[in-house]
Amino acid sequence: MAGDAPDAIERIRQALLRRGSASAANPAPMIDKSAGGFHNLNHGSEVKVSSGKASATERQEQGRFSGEGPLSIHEVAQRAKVSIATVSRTINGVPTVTPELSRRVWKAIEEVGYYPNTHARSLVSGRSRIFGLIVSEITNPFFPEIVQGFEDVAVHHSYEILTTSVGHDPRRLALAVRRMIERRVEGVAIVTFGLEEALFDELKSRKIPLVFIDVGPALPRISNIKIDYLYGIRQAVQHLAALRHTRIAFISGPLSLKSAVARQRAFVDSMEEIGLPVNPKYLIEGNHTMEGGMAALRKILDLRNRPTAVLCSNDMTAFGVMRQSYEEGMQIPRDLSLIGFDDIRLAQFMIPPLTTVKMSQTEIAQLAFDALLAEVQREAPSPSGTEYTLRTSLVLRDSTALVANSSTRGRTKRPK
Amino acid sequence: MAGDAPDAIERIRQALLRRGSASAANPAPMIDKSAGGFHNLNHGSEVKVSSGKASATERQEQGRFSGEGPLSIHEVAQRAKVSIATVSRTINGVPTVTPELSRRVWKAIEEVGYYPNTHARSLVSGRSRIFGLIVSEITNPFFPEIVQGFEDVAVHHSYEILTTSVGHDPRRLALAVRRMIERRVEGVAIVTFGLEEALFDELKSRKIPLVFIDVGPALPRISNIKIDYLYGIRQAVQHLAALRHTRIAFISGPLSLKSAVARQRAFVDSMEEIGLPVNPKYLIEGNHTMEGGMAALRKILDLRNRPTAVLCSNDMTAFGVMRQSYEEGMQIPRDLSLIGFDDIRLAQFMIPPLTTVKMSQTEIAQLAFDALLAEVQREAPSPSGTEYTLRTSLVLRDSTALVANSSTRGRTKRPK
DNA sequence: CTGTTAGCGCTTTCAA
DNA sequence: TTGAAAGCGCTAACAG
Repeated sequence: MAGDAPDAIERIRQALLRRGSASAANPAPMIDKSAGGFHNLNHGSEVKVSSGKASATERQEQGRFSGEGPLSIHEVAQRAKVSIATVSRTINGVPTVTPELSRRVWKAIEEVGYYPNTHARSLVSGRSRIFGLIVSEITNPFFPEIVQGFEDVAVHHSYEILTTSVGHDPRRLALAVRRMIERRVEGVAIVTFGLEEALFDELKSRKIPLVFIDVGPALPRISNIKIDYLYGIRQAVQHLAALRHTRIAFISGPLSLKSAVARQRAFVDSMEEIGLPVNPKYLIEGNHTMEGGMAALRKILDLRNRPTAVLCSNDMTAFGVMRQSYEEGMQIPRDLSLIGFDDIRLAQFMIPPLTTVKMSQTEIAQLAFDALLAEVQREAPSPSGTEYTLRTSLVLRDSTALVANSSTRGRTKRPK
Repeated sequence: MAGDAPDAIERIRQALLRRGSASAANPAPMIDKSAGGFHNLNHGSEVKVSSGKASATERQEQGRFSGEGPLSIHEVAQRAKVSIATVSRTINGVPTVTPELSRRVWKAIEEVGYYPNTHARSLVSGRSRIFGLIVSEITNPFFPEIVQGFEDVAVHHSYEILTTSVGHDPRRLALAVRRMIERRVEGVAIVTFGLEEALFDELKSRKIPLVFIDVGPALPRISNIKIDYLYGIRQAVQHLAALRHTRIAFISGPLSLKSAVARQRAFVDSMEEIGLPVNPKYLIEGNHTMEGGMAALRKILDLRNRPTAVLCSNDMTAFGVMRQSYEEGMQIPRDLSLIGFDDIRLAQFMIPPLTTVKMSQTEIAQLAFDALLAEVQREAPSPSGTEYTLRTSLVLRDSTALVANSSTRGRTKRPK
C-alpha cells in the first residue's frame, strides 16, 4: 500500500504541471499564483485535478476514519502531521508550502480520500463558485444545448451550475430566484427570451451579476447578449426571393416577448429592403411550439391568396408546419418552402432537412458564461454592464425550392 | 411603509396555513413538527414560502444595511430585537416561539429581505438538501424530460438539484462524482443506462444513497428502478404480428449497456413466445442515435431477405430510420412498419407519428426522487436497497401497417 | 515557512 | 420561552 504513494503524488504533480502552474512541491518555470489540486478559491479559473488512488475498501481497512461522516481537514492534518492551515495552503496552492510538507499532505489526502467541503469553503470565502442558469423550457430542444454548453465551460472553470427550467410560470421563476439567492450564486444567466424583468429585482438589488439575452439597457453588473437577428433573417428572405418567392409568411413567437418582436421586425425590414410586400395577413402570431406551428399553417392555408413560403420564428414552429403540411397532403418544399430559426440539432434530421437560421446555442452559452465570469472577476463594477453580440446566419438544407407555377395547388386532407 | 407589515405577515401566515402546518404565531388545528417559511432542515419535506414585500429600493432607503454583502441572521435579530437563536427557531418553525416574537421576526425578515445562507445551514446541520442527477446526454430529448420531472419534485421538497450530463466520458463522470461529493449531496440519481459502476465507488464508500436504472443487485443505500421492458416490447411484437409481419428486425443500443441487452432480450423472448423466427441478421447493433438508426437501416436494406418491420431500442434510432427511409425513397408505414421505444415527446410529431413503447420519463424521475428521499429519511439503512419497477407499454400511432404483399419493393434512391 | 486563532452564518445544546 | 455560547469545516490574518 505504501508503494502506491509515490505514484499518486507523481500523478498529482503531473496534473499540476499540465496546468502549467507552479506548486511548492514542484516549482515550474512560470510562477503562477493560482495552483492547487482542488479548485482555487481566490485566484483565476482552474481545472480540478481528479485523483483518488486508495480505493474505498482500502480506506476502510486503514481503520482510522471509520464511517463517521465525511472526513475533514483535521484528519488530513493529523495524518500528515501538519496543521490544518498547511493542509489548506497545500490544497489552495499557496506557493509558500515546502515541497516536503506538500508531499505529505497530498499523500494524506489521497490516502484518506479527502474531499474538501464546499459549503465551508463558500462560507468562509464568501464565494460560492456557483452560477445559476435559468432557462424557460428545458424540454424544448433548443435549451439543452445551452445547458450542456454552459455546463461544459463552467466545469472547466470549476464552477458549479444550478440549472432551472421555469416554464412560463412567474411563481416558479420567483422560487428559482430565491433558491439561487439562498445558495449565494455568484451570477445568473437568464436564457428565457423575455420574461418579466421585475422578477429579477431581488437579484439586481443584491448586485449579483446577471446576463440576459436581448434585454435593452445594460445596467451595472448586468450584461446583455444581443442577437443580431437581422443578419440571418435577411439572408433567409433573400434566399427565398432568389427562389422567386414573393408571398412570404412569417410565423412569429408570442409577441409579448421582446425577442419575438425583434425577429418579426427583422423579417419585415428584410422584406421591405428588397421591395417585397409585407401582407399583414401573412404575419401570424405563433407560440414557439409545434402545436403553434400546426395551427399557424392552418390559418395560412385558410388565406385566400396563399403565401408560397413560410419563415418561422423558431425551429419547433417549423416542425409544426411540416407536421401539419403532412396532414394536409402538402409536400415541402414542392408545395411550400419553409425556413426555420435556431438550427437546433434535430433540424438537420427532419424530413426534409430544414433550412434554418442558425443561432449558435454553444456560443450563447459561452458568451453568457464569459459575461458572468468577467463581471465576477472585475474589481469595480462596470459602469453599465457589457454588451455582447451574436450573429445569426442562414444554413441551407432541403426545405426550400423554386416557387411552383401553380400556386393554386389544393388543400387535400391526407386520407386517414 | 409600516402599513405593509401586517399584510406581509398575513401572507406568510396564509402560506403556512396552506401547508396545513402549525407555527407558533398561528397554531393550526393539526400539530405538525415541520413548519417554517424557509425550508426546514430537520423535519419532513417542505414547500418554501416565497415572500419579499419590501422592494430593493425601499430596503436600501431604510439605510441600515447598505450594500455590505448579503445580510445575515444578525441583522434580522437586531431589527426584531431578539437573539439570533430566536430568529433561527422562527425560521425553522420550532414551536416554542412566542407568537409575538415570531411576528416581529417575520416582519424583520420581510423588511430587510433576508434570505438564509444555505452554505451555513448545510455546514452546521450536515445536510445539504442537494441531490445529484447524472444523465448521460442532456441533448438527447429523452433526458430533459427526466431532468424537468426531477426538478419539479425536488423543488417541491425543497431540495436543490445538481444536474450533470456526462456523455460517455468516464473522466467527466469521475469529475461529476467529485463535484457532488464536494457539494455534499445527500443522494445521487444515476440515469445513464449502464455506465461503469466502479466509477461510483467513491459515492458508495461514503454511503451516499444512490438510485440506478436497471442495475442488478441492490446494495445497502442503493436503490434500483427496474424497467419492465418485456411488457411493452411484447405488445409491440404482437402488434406487428397481428399486422402479419413475420420478418421483424430489431435495432439495439450499444450492447455494452445492460439496458440495451435487456431490451434485445425482451425482443427475442417476445418473438419466440409466439413462434416467430429470430433471424440473427435482423439483430442490428445501433448506438441510440439518429445516425445509428440511419446506418442500421442501410444495413437492413442490404440484406437479401429484407424484414418488413423494424423495432428500435429507442426513439432517436427510429427517427434515424425514418430519415434514412426518406433518403431511400421508402415510405413508412407503407414500405416498412416502424416502432420506437421511449415515447419521447417528439415521437408524436414525427412524420408519420411514431408508434412506440412508452417508458414514462416523468415516472422515472418521480421514482428516482422518491427512492432517494426514502433512503435519506430512513433511520437504519435498508439491508439491501429498494427495488422499484416501471412498466412499459405500447402507444399506437401511425408508423405501422399491414405487411405489404410485394416485399420486393425497390430501394430507389431519392433523386437529389 | 508554519502554526495558532478568529471568524464566515447558522443550528443547537445548555442555562436562565 | 429565550439567550449565550459552542461549534460545523474551512480560510486568512497574524505571530513566530
